[in-house]
Amino acid sequence: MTIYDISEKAGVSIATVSRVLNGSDRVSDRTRQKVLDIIQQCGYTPNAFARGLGLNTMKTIGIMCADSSDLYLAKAVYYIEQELRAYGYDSLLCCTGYELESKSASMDLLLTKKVDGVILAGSNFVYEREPDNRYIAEAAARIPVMLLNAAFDAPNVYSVMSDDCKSVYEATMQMRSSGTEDILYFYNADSYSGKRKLSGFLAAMEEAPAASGPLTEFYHGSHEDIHAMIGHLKAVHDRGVAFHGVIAADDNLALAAVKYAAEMGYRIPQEFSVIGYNNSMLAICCQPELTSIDNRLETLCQHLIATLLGVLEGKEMPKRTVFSGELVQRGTTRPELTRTE
Amino acid sequence: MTIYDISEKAGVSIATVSRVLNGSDRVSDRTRQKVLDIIQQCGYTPNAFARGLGLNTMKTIGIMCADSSDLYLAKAVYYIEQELRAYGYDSLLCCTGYELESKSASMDLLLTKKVDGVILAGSNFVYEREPDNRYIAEAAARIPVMLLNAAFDAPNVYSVMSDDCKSVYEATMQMRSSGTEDILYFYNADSYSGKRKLSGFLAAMEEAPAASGPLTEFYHGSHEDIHAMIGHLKAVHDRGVAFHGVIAADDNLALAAVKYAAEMGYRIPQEFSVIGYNNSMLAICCQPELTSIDNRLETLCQHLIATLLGVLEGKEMPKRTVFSGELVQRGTTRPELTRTE
DNA sequence: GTGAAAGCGCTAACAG
DNA sequence: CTGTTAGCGCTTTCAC
Repeated sequence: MTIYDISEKAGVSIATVSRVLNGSDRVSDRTRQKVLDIIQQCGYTPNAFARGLGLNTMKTIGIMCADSSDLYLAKAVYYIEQELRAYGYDSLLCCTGYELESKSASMDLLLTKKVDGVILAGSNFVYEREPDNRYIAEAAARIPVMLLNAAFDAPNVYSVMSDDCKSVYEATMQMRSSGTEDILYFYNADSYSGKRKLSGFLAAMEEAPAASGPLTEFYHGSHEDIHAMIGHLKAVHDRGVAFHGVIAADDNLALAAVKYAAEMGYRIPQEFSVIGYNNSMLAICCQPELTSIDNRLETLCQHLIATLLGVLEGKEMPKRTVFSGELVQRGTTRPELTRTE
Repeated sequence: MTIYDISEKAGVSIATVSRVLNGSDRVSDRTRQKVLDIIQQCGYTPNAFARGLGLNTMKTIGIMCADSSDLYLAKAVYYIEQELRAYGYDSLLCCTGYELESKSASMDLLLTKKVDGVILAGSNFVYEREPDNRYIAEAAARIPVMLLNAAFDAPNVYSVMSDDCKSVYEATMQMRSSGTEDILYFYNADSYSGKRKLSGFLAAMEEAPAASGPLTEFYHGSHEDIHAMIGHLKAVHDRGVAFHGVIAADDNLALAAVKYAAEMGYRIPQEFSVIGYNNSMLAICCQPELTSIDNRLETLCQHLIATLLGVLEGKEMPKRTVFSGELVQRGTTRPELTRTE
């Protein structure tokens, strides 16, 4: 069933059918209705490939993420997909893994498929070494590239993110002012946002610095291996490092810290405090429930799509947008001490 | 940059360029190399839309799932995407929500986009009332439809699933033989697989039935609202129903049961047992760690894709494949009592 | 308001 | 081995 069949049955030319299909107003109501009826009764749908070939777009956006089964990225993908669909765009999902090589290859694939734009969900796509980001700049030479929770300055690249640095800074300050000074920063990524979070922690620890320097630990195992994370913290403890608070770069790490504290016999939050990041479902699954930083993922995603659509329409859009996070207080932190001087 | 430009620069016809592009062996090595060089140096990529129009396929599979941010579905989507990509297929993701209306609409959308096949991830796509499944049968009239964890018998519809009934039956039997008889089955979906799980529970409770009938509770709130689930269990308790074991239809519900038990002051597993379903990350996040049924999602997904690819190649494939689940023992259940008669 | 016709870029049958 | 050519189904000028 093609546009020709319809035009024939309706006794009009294919141009007219095309016009009603595309809602042109240069068609008489009578003709339009006739064509519409035929289309309806034949159950005809235009061939998307032919349309794509002519218009040079199939209204499809590529979504790249390292691992869509990651709790946080899964949420991001979901919000992005929903938002895109609301505006008539489809989502081509591409789970790239964490290696540069495969990210670059995935990008090429998406370009080959002629998506209208590409979204890199997660800060792991931006590297420290400039040449490692070339795949982004090159893609941006052809289609707009949107970065979620990362920043990279290049033409046609747009970044939307949460102010991770400030969020962690504030979280750290609050933990300190609740009486915990020996805080361990526990993280697992030195990505763009990973670095920002760390710097927030360090900045907070430098205000009236304690005798010993700030404590930081990098965990480099699987994102889901809670046992390995607990083991890591135990090893730190066994090394003789004392800490009674953990600020974690994500809720998984934080949950591991809570389990670690429980195993060590600390009472939470009286003797041990924990703050996570992402305010994911894990925060509520945790026992006691986790205090966590909410980075307003849904808002970020909505804004990201709005920006992308603007760019696609040829509008001038902000290259970088930053939202503030919010500390959601739950059971793993104490209230701040009110100072009496 | 088109195939014409390349053919011109290489001094050959477009047919020849097309041949080297598609790896035909009816090209002399010299010509092939020359063309390849030009292609390389021009950075030419074939236009996927034109290709799609000619071949009537863009090697794309639609993945429908109610909510890709759901822990379990996210994993499924991930495995499916990885597997598809390995075979050169792209994934068009479509989060449909849980209403029939929108599922049907999403299906139409994917058909319009001319995907080569569609995968329905999750048992919620198959309804009890036959007419509600018409959207599946109609889609299957045009492209193969794959069901993950559901079954529906119609031409060109293929089902791959876990034997939920047996898994729950065995889990229930094991909990009973560990000494807990007042078991509550806690579930939140009366989908195909939901029903199968329930029937497994009921079957197990009918073997040497207890005085009071089997306990079942349907929770109809959000998948992520642990508090509401706990509240539900408390309400059951307050109603005067006594239960010291919970078998849950997913790990979220099970985790809520563990929290409920903790709040009620039961010692786990001595006085209260819990078994979850999916063996998701939550099982390890839980305190104590959750005994859970693993339904081998990765295996299911691999098999699903293998079947789909077979169908696309025109091979005869099994309409229904069933795998066995496995009970993963952790901290919320006691070992079975060894019987001494 | 409507129709004719020229692409869009590629594949594949056919001819040489 | 290589070239010619006819589609694939739709959009969009340009006439009328």
